[in-house]
Amino acid sequence: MGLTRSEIFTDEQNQLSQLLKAMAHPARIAILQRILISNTCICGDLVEELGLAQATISQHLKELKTAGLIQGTIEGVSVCYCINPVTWKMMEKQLGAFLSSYKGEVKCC
Amino acid sequence: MGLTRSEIFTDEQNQLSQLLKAMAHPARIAILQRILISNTCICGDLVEELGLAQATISQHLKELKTAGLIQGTIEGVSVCYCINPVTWKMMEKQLGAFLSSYKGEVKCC
DNA sequence: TTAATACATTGCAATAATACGATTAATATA
DNA sequence: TATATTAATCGTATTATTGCAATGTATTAA
Repeated sequence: MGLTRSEIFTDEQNQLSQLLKAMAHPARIAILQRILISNTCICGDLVEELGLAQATISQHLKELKTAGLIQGTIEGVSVCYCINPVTWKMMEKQLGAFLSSYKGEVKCC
Repeated sequence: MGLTRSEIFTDEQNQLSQLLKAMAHPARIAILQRILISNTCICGDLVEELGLAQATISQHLKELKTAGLIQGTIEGVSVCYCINPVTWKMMEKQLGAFLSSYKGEVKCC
């Protein structure tokens, strides 16, 4: 109780839900948007820009990284983050298929 | 502390994160998939099919309904659920724009 | 070497989410 | 009316998430 019963779902369902969960926070969406706009990378500008404590930003970055959505490399003193192309494209494909499987309203409910 | 600081994010970021959160659970993905496949509606078959308790399924349905992803109408003794076309299409558009804003790897990290 | 900078980690407190048994509410049928 | 059926709700235990101050770690600059 209180623990998601992953074992009764398919790998695909578990995987997709984890990717969604990684994105399901306004701060993490903001971080991703910032990375997407800058195209190249970013660092700790997020702390100033988002208005959250440094520890909190670092935690969100870690979650995005753990989910495989972003990757980061040390760049001197700072750390550079950017989108992980592989995971991103996979998610784009998987989510696209899921969302587009809805074929309009067929007179229901 | 322990409470998401929604006030520092944009309405769009908050809205998108809430839709994602509503989908970010394998059971709710399974429920949505089931509705998408059946196209028409469903009822409490989910309890048998998913292997979760009736109370749990009902709770997940409520979350999906609160998020606006599905809608339900009473059909005699049972309740019929189906996709909410308006929210679904809005999310499809908003998420699509978000995901496709990534323009391939530009030599980074 | 020392100090400063940039992040990551840890530890803690508050809140949210997950799951389910038990109960309730509403409708349909005998 | 009495009973079965279906689903929502309540109560509760357990686990996860969010946020931040404090601390740790590694790299750069003086």
